[in-house]
Amino acid sequence: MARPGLAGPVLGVARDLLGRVVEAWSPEGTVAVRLTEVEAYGGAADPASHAFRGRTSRTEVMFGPPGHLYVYFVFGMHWCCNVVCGADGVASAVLLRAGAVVSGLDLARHRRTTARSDPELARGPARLAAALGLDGRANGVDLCAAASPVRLLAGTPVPDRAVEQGPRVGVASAGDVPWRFWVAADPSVSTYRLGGRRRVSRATLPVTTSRRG
DNA sequence: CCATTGATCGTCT
DNA sequence: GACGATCAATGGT
Repeated sequence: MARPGLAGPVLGVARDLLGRVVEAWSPEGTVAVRLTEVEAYGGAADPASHAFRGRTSRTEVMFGPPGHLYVYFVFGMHWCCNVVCGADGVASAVLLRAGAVVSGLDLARHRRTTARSDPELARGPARLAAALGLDGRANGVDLCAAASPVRLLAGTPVPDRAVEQGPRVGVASAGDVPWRFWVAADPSVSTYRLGGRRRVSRATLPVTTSRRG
């Protein structure tokens, strides 16, 4: 089966995931999210990647074929989702950081009762996973199979002029690498906590700077 | 608006 | 035994 745009280098895959739609089915209903913020991990030698220290049971999916979902557990309470990309045997993935709910709004609101506005429903990787109803059970799911409970749809491409790029959020190492991509001025993008625990100097902030137009 | 902190557990050392 | 690819609540400016 074809895996459009998922087998190449991780940076290109990440950028092109913006505007695409992740649709998750469950007995409760279906929620779909249009991706507005992503981060690339892995590739050549990325110390921030879970796969950096080699193959373990957790990172097994990252080493597998592209187009599958890598779901991991963080901070004792949250789940986060990645799209595995690159060739089989190359461990790279794109973290899904934020999106706009485009279908199943009522169900997403039900799952995210603390959200004060709709753009907040999937603003942040753990929130996005929660809005879609995804947890460890979705780890390894094939996103390109018609019968999968989680699928990656074509969506609408985002033109270059609307894409901004900057450092990844919350990574302890390689925090200066601009491998985070987001849709400019989109309210669902998690603009807070830029740089995470470590302070990031202003010089390394967005490569394209047009936050306020 | 911004900064700080507690919650809570799988994974790896 | 330490540490997170985080979130939400709290309190300050």
